[in-house]
Amino acid sequence: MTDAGRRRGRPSTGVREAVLAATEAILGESGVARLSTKEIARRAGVAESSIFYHFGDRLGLLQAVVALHLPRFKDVADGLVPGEGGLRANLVALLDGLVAFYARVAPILAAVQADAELRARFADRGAGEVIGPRRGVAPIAAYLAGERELGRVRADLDVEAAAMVLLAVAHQRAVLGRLSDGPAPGGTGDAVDVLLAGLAAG
Amino acid sequence: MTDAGRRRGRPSTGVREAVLAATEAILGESGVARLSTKEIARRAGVAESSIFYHFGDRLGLLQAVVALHLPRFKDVADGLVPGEGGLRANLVALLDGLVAFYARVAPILAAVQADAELRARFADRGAGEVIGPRRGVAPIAAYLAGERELGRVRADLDVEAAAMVLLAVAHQRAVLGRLSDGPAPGGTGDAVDVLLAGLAAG
DNA sequence: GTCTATAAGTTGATAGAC
DNA sequence: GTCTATCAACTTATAGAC
Repeated sequence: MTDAGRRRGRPSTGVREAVLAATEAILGESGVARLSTKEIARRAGVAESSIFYHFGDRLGLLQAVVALHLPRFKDVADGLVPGEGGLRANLVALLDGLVAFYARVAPILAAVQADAELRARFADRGAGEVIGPRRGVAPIAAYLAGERELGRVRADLDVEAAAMVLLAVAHQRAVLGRLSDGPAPGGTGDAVDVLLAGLAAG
Repeated sequence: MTDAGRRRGRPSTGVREAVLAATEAILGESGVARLSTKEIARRAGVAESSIFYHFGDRLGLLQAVVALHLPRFKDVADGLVPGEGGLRANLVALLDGLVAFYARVAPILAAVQADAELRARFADRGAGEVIGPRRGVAPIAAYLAGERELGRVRADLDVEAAAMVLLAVAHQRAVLGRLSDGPAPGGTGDAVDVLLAGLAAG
């Protein structure tokens, strides 16, 4: 991006993008288990060899797909302003947004879990970032800290731990929805109510 | 099992068991992505064709592995007696046990997510059972209901929803541990503290 | 950058001897 | 029940024309 949005070298003809889109689509429908470069090429309407030209090898392609989704994580808490709106309504909206996000990312997350080679390539720079810590926790914890300062959340709350729990519930609901082809039992509201009031007796 | 623990037909020579164990081992180390009947046979020290004799096809084998793990789910809340021990200590122990359980089951769960054919075979009889509802929720909800009757848990708690949250946290921690080769950030205690006290201000 | 053609290896699965 | 031998189809990846 040195020159007004212009890339270096020859202009792309969209093959790279088509391959990425096709890979993601297959990943969502069928998973990594039977994912082949042949099927990707067929679906993207390109030559199989183009995949290797752009991504080096099969793993490079998968790596590119994962990398494509990492940055999107930071947007999950967007539009949440401490003090604005009801706390419960905010949390329900947040959780619904997180579930939708995880529904898109779950296939990729499953791919990383199910492919040791892919997992190995993401060993150092965290692959775990996609599911929880760092990237996902920070913005949610920041929102909760804001609510804590306003006194709408208990003063001694561990906001990072609370954010982790929210992410856990969202991920669970997304995976369940994928496995059983329908929303998970109970609503997001039920989970939020448990989280708000806690388990312990008054 | 009609005759004093004796099975019908010829006695097994352990090939079936060896194949199942090898499959599970590979699944844990490498995932479904590159799982082949050839490698399974090599690792189990049997002929590849024996796999097809016992399980019909590759999918039948995977199905058998999944089925092997479903029943184990009911033991997760064993040894938990409402009123005995501290509530917090009980929940921490439960959560630790759940994490350990999910750590074993996670590779299989990932396999179901990552293999559309396998997912399809478990569409009707719930595959989602492994991660949350029905099997997993019931015993935990029962324990919480017991504590609720004793007044150690708030009277209006939705015990099913609370059990789901506990399973979600356990699953998250297991997956994170797998992805980053180490325990997830924060302890199980932190999560339990959030769950006990809740988010809302006094 | 994208294609066609092709190579070498691996895949799931079957047949048939013991 | 378990093995060896074998197969056609598919796998990832490369070479070279355009």
